[in-house]
Amino acid sequence: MKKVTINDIARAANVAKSTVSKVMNDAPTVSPDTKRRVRAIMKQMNYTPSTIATQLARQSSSTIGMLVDLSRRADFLNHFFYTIIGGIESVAGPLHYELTISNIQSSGPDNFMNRLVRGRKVDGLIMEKSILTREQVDELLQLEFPFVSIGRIADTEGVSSVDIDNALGSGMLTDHLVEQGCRKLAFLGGEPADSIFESRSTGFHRSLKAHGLEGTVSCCEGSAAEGYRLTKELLASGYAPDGIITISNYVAFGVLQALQEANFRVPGDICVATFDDYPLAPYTTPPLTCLHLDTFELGIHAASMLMERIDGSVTGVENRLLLPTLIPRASTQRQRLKE
Amino acid sequence: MKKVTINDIARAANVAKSTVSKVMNDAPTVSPDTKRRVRAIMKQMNYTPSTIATQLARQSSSTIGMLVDLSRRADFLNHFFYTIIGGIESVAGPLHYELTISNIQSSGPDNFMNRLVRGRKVDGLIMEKSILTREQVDELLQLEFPFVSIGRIADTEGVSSVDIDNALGSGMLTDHLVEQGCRKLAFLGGEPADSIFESRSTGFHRSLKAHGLEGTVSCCEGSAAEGYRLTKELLASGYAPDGIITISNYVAFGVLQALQEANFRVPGDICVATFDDYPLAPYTTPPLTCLHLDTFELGIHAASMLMERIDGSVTGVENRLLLPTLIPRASTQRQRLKE
DNA sequence: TTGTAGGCGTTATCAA
DNA sequence: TTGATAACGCCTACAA
Repeated sequence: MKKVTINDIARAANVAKSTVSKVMNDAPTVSPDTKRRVRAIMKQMNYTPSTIATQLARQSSSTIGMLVDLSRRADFLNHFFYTIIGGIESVAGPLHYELTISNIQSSGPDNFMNRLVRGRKVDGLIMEKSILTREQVDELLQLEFPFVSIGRIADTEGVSSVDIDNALGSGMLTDHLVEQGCRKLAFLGGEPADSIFESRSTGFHRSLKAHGLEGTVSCCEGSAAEGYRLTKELLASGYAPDGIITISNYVAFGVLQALQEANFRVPGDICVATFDDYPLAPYTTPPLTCLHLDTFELGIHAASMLMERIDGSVTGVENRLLLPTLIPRASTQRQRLKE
Repeated sequence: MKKVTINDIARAANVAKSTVSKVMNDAPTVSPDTKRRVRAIMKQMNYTPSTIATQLARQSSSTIGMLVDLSRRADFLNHFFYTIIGGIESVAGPLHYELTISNIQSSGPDNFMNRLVRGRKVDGLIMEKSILTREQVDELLQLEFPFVSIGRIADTEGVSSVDIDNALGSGMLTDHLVEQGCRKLAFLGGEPADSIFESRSTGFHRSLKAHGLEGTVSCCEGSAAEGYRLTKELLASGYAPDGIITISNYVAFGVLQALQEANFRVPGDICVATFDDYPLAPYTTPPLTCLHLDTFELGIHAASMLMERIDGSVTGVENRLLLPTLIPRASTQRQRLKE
């Protein structure tokens, strides 16, 4: 790994290094002839400019950071991490921006706020809504450092964000169940403190009211075991819903299992629909009606909003909401689909 | 975002900037007194050194890159991306190394080889085995650029790698089924060209031979639909195995469904066990016996091997294999477990 | 123990 | 159209 620098090229081409620099940036003030000559030599000497030196000189890192909390193994976003990264890269990459992943866990003086933000290692930040403390949000805001949150940060003015329209999603699921003839609904899953649960259950209630129907909401961890337990409880309690909406595929899975054991027919007796569309959803018994959330799109919006803020073309606060898509499958299919 | 530099601190503290630099690096040749004074001023002025300037001066980027092919949505590793990243970060982070994710898709002169490697944007690289072309591998090797592959690169000398011991894993699954009384096995799933399939099926055959048993191998895409189809075919063909090993949870899921429809009891008539342990595995009917692959550990090894090569403490080629763990569940539980 | 000066590899500003 | 020369912000001999 011997390093060829701009000086070597300049010497070899018999020009000043400033000229070489201009050639690299395709400046119009360089004669086509020298351009050709210098380029030939660069190729021949296998030269590539040092990214770091360029960044120092340009006073820009050309990289954006994604903050994660690696200690949280069960976050909603983990499952979609790869897809979101893909979305981000699809807009940052073509703009020649690098993406660095950083764990907020590391504390002490070497935390992300110093290393990335104050140390100007990145030009902007994307993170999941619940990762930052209130103080960190305020600090970023006060530094006027560009960042975009995935998921809306509660009680915080001034933070731009992208999120799935969860309330609307609940409405879509509810409407769908009602269309299929359900009249007594239950919403299962979600932690009361989680804002995702909050917006989804709010949307559920709002939609129920619009239909003039009743329904219950039961919280639990987003696991199959909990979905199973809660369903058993629900049935034992005597409240017999004819439609169930779950907060995740895992919960839905537990629900299906419990219903099957209790000899309820799905969708005959009870319809089941859920948020998220995991690869297994089409293969449960019966196949699960899902609300697809486009997380790639989430990454795209997060990144493009961030880039706008980095290049200064947009400054205001913006909170985008993305529309989910209903994917009807057999678990709610009481009437034939019109084709 | 006004920037405080080392010069500002030097001026404010009335010392030379070299002294400030020494203070930052806690050099022993600075009096405790000035150290205190300079540090106080740094704190007060809210100073953080520029990562980029430091990198230029130190001639080291202090970052490692992870190469991915974002266009491949269905890779084995995607599902474990977050976990692997976690493993990598857990060793690179404490060493004050950053991690940047880079998409190889972007081609042209601005590809990763120039940007990251020749441009010295990263000190080392980690990637999945099938991402690089033969030429790229050779180029990295020839540049003596440190990199570690996740999964062994076939036909390539000189590349260090970490991988799950897939052949051994097949043996573990086979042994387990045989212990449970199975005598006629089938291995389902895997693409013939994929090296993961190759090592797994090889291990399967080897283990069968050791037991003096017979068995079949059928390839297919790693989806539930294919597992379902293949199982139906297998049963229709008249070959009735009493034990099935699948290459992924998805395939296993399809298998279970097909067996259920055909009125085979699991594990009574046929046992089913699979590679990988997805969150849903304990909730299939019956719960699925799995071979757990520790992908966090995979990240840890990849990163620590890379760091050794970056700091020069290790130079040779090394191919580590990690041991999988069998997680017995009801799908293979014919006899009571001895506790 | 501290300061001076040069270097890391670019970009950018003027003159020439 | 080109070339000196000074940033960019830090590190590191070497000198004081």
